[in-house]
Amino acid sequence: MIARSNVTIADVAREAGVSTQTVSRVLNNKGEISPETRRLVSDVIQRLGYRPNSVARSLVTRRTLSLGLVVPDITNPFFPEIARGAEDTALAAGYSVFLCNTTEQAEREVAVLRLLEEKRVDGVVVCSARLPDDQLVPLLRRQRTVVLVNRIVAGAAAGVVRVDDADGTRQAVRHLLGGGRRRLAMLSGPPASWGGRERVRGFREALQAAGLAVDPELILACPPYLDGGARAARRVLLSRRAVDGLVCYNDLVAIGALQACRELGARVPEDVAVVGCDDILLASLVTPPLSTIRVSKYDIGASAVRMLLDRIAAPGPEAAELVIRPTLVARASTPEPHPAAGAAGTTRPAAGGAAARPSAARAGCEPG
Amino acid sequence: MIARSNVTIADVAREAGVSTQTVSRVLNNKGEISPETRRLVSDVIQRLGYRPNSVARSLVTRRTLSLGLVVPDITNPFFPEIARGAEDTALAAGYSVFLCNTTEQAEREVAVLRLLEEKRVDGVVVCSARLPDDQLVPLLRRQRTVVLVNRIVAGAAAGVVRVDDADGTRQAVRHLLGGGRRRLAMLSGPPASWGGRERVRGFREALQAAGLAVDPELILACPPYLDGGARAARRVLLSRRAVDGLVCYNDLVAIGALQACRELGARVPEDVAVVGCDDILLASLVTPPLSTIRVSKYDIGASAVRMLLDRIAAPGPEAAELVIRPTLVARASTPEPHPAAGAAGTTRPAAGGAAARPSAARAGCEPG
DNA sequence: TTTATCGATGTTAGCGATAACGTGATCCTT
DNA sequence: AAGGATCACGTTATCGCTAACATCGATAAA
Repeated sequence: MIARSNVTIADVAREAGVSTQTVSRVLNNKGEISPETRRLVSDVIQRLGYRPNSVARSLVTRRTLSLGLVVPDITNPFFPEIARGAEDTALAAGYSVFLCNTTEQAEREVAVLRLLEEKRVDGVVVCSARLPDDQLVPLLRRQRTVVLVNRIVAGAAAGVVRVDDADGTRQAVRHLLGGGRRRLAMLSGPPASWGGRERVRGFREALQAAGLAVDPELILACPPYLDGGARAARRVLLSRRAVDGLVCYNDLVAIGALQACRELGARVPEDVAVVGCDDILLASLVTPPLSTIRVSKYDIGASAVRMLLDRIAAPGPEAAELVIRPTLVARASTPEPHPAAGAAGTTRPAAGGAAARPSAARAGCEPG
Repeated sequence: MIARSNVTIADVAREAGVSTQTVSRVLNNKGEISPETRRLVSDVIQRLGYRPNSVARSLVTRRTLSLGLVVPDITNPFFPEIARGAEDTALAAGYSVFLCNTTEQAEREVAVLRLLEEKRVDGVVVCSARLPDDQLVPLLRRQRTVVLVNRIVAGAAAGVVRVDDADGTRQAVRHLLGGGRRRLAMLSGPPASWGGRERVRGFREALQAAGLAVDPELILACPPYLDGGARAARRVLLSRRAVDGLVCYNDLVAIGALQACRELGARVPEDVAVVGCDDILLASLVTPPLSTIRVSKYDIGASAVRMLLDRIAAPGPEAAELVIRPTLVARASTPEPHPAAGAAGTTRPAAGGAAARPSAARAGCEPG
């Protein structure tokens, strides 16, 4: 017969005939305790079904062993793996993670950061913050520790884990140019996205490096979902401008674009080549399989939390930046590059790449 | 210049020249306060940048305004929408949500439930618990409030939100039989999954109702991922038994099966029809688009939290069960049913069904 | 023996909030 | 005008735990 949960440390102490302090010491393996006492106390704890109240503990230790993870939208396939990497790493260190969706709304981004502050979490990982700097920085300053994912702000004293999106997009553009494409458009995602702006920068730079003009009308913002991509792609395809390649903010947008192409009778990749970004599971499974910029999302989450824990442990250096370099994965939605134009670093996997994590759903073989 | 966060209610009280109790009353809009005092205190709070410490508050109120959400694996596309529905509902009521992945490991399921207990969350939503009853029940009894998703246990005093999986599978089987199939196999997912067992039950019942024999060799357990589905499907297809229809534990398994079929040269749906379950985004986008049993995952999460909050507010009735009835969505992976055999309730959408939620990534039009 | 050392425990004082009750004013009642 | 509401606060006592210091017997060093 297991007792209910209202047991306190005082009950245990009374029952064991020792002070609460002694019980506390057994609990936390702190200080010197005689083996007999330890066993005695442990037995009583077991018998009463005592579980320490971490609320009370947090009040005095000033540490909650909780973290916040702020994402725009967990239903966006980019984020679940990040969350998983974050939670695995946190749990291994004894931390729990609050998951907060901002749903791409500034107001809710503010709300959850405030909530996490009141909850006194030991640190926060903020992914793809959409708030402008002047609103974001004050909120971040109030947090105990912060790691930003795919966002840089000045003066926030935050760690940063970011994907080199500009580089990724440059790779994509070079790949398309290498395949003979000359009229590229970009579906650039939410204007408030820092990563989106980086990708636009990479897009521009790569075009200019190749001596090509950048047509601002061919850079279209869109919501980071299927619909957004489909809509934006339709606009591009229906405009007078002939376009033979689409570089997309993420894979969802790219797959939306794929749908728009099919709708409008544009063959992929013959008429229009399409490149996505992130390499979500979906990318390898659609028809045609989507070329994309791959990055290990699990690692992003895991590294971010690891950095956060480091900063919690040693609030020393203000700066810390981890840059993750993405790689292009060429699939059927883009043409083979001309043998001459060597697209360095490009992989064309026989079967989906090996996942970093054991139980991960593998991309598997690509249905063609 | 905004102050740092170490401001306590006592600081505010001192600065405003009132008691901490008065400040507390302003904070919580409780009791009678004169307008002047309220404004005075509010100003000081503003000026000092005071945020109440919810750890201290929780200690005395015995409520943390936190919930736990336990899922097998957030990277499984079935769960992000549930999490989103749960978080939206929780946040609207002022609650935060701890996300916990059990990674299909009993040991970790135990660990996170213990952690949540120590954190003194006000309630827990447990999705697809894999622990056997005798281990699960004691852990649940220790939680303040529990809602189980897709799992039933005796004597746990928990609310239940569940999908009528048996019915869903019956629909799937009837649909396949209506399409003229006679040799059906089932890839039934993890043996520890309650939903999986329900689906097997539905499978058996529907076959028996049609006067067909159930071949136990054609019911294969498998991990709930692409790989698992592919592997199990290969086993079935390579066995001597001729099979013309596959009913799958979930869409990932079904898509894995699709890959196996392609590999082995079995045409879908001509040679083998395939039905998935859950209607994840992926399902409508693969080739051929996957017929599946649809259920609103967002609603599952939202309802579960709503039920949890109800039970927290009124710990009255021991029992509460919400059954969500799924519907078959027929796509190209299954043959049209014969006009005679009316498969009631079946939808064959022109374009993906309307999502319940505004910003949701729509299934969109089916390429094919 | 005396004293210092140390190991094993107990005592006291909060952590930052709210619950519950107490206390003067003020304002009606009758 | 005395008694009783009502209002607008203030006081006190926890909530369950741990930090920091105090204690106390036993062993080792002088």
